[in-house]
Amino acid sequence: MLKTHGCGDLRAAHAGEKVTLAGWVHRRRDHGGLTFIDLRDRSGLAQVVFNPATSSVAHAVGHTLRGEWVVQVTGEVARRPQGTENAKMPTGEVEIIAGSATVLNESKTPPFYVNEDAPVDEAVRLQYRYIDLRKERMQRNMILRHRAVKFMRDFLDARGFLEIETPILIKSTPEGARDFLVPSRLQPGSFYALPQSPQQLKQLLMVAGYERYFQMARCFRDEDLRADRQPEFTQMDLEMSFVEMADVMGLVEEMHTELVRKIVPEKRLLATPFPRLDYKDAMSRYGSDKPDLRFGMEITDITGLARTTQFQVFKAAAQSGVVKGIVAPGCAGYSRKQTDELLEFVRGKGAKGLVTIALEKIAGSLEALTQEQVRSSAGRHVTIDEIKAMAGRMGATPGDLLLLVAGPEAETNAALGSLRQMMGERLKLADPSVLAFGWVVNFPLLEWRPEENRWDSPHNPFCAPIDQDTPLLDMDPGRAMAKQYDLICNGYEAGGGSIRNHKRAAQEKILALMGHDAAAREEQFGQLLGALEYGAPPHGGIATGIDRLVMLLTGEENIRQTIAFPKTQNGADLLFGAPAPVSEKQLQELSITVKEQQRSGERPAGA
RNA sequence: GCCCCGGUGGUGUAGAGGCCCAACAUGCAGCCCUGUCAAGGCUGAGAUCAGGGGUUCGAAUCCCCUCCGGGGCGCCA
Repeated sequence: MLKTHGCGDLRAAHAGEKVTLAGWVHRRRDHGGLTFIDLRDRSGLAQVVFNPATSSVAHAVGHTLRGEWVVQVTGEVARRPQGTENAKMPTGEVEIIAGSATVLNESKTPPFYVNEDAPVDEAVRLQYRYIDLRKERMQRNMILRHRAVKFMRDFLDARGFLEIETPILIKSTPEGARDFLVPSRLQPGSFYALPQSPQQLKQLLMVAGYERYFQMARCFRDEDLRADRQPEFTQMDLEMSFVEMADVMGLVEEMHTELVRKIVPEKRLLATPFPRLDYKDAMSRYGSDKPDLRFGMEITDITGLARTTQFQVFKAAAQSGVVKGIVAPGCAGYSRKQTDELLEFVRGKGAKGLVTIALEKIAGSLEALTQEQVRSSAGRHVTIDEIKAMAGRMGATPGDLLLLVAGPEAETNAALGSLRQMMGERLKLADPSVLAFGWVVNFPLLEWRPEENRWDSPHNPFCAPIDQDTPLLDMDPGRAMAKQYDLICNGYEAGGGSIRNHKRAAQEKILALMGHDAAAREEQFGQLLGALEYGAPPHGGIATGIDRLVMLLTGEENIRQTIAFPKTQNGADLLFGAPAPVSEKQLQELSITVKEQQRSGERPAGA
């Protein structure tokens, strides 16, 4: 080893020891005579002192050092002179008196600062990811990610789970996301697909009798990216035999509770056991199937009150849809510009419009408000008494701003849900130090797709209906509830799972409702259906998103901050330059011809 | 496919039709400096203002197109 200690590990107790450190020059403070270097390695920072009186040779080397150069330093650990200790550094009580120093490698001036957490253009960061990853914040995220994953592995291992790998080259399946395809050389014209998740494989492992499986599974979905979505991502995927919903949920809840307490003790869990919401309630009260439970600001239905107003927008919506709203506490003073921004926001989320009613801050209660003390974007079409009734129903007080949306129920819920989340964060109602885990349950097993004239599964087609709803599949499939559970946290879907159909007939019935005829069922799901005929045990499981979980644990706003080598919104890897054209020879071996004008980087003629 | 925001020395910003062959901070280079820790002081180099086209006597600035990065809609069983 070229070093005896980690820079960040040195303490007063090491004083007097001769140590050898190796790392990167984080900062230099060259006084001409005395020269200080903050030396950095993964463990942290240590101050190295080059004193010409101690070693003129080492001092000469120290003088030449520049940022990000790689150096090896040997010297004695010493307590810093009285009054020069640095309380801000973990190693601030000591310093290394350099006896010798060797430059292991020089560095060009880096394209951005490693030693400060300043914003840098994302493209530059990704192009030089190996430098970006040197930053303290990124290293902290990667280390925390490792610890979280390690915790999960140990947790599951202690409970009898086996980590079993499943193939990355599998078969393309219909349904769901777009597959990434890999052409077969040995079978020209045929393709593998990368797994969207190991769903069917883990069910086959249950049929195979492994009883408790898990995997830190790479998953691939060729869909557009978002702040919390990458085309390749990692799931903690598990499956168990002979379990019911409560068994899987209890295990996962215990895992996350202990994980938070051990890995991020500075964070507070909102509630344990995790609160449970019905899907229907989540949608109507929070406008989301993954509500942020850190704050209230619930959505109130005022359709009944809106119906009797003279405001046409409300009257019309009350006929065919709903009128609902949220209360933005203390926001009555919002300017026209600010309310216009909110209008634009909800329009972007699918609402037709937004009615704002500002209740002026007065000494008295709601009842004391006069017509002059309310400002409504609906003008005087809604009377002061009607406004008071609405405000009362919504739990508003003078000084608050009512935000109302009218329209079809689903769109209205969705728009208000997004508005609630945005306002909750803007008004600092969502405490960043809190992790509000919860479960959403009682999902419908199937939902009707009128445009395709068939049923579809909101989650995955392998989910079983709850026992007493099984007969409904023959009578009224839309009313059947699923043995499905989604783990939510702070407005994100942290994971989802279900108890599966373990009998072929039950699974086929659902696939049939979803519009797959016998031939299609065999072609697309034959491997699983066949397995269910050979003693498949009752089983169920869950998968949780590791990238997102780490994002929540670290308080980051996107998952690129939790992935060592992420892709851009265009799906590009700026470091390697992927995707990229390949050689004609490679294409030939794969029996692939690329349409000339569609090669990336080239424009169609005439454009 | 669509909507929104952005692209100016290495990095982060300023700039709003002539004051700009572009300013500030930091970084970089050189010199001075023995207790600093965002060290300090002095000097200096560094930008075809993302690319292309247009409007104008005149464009970093206005318009159009393209590319790139970000946020979102659709999409994501």
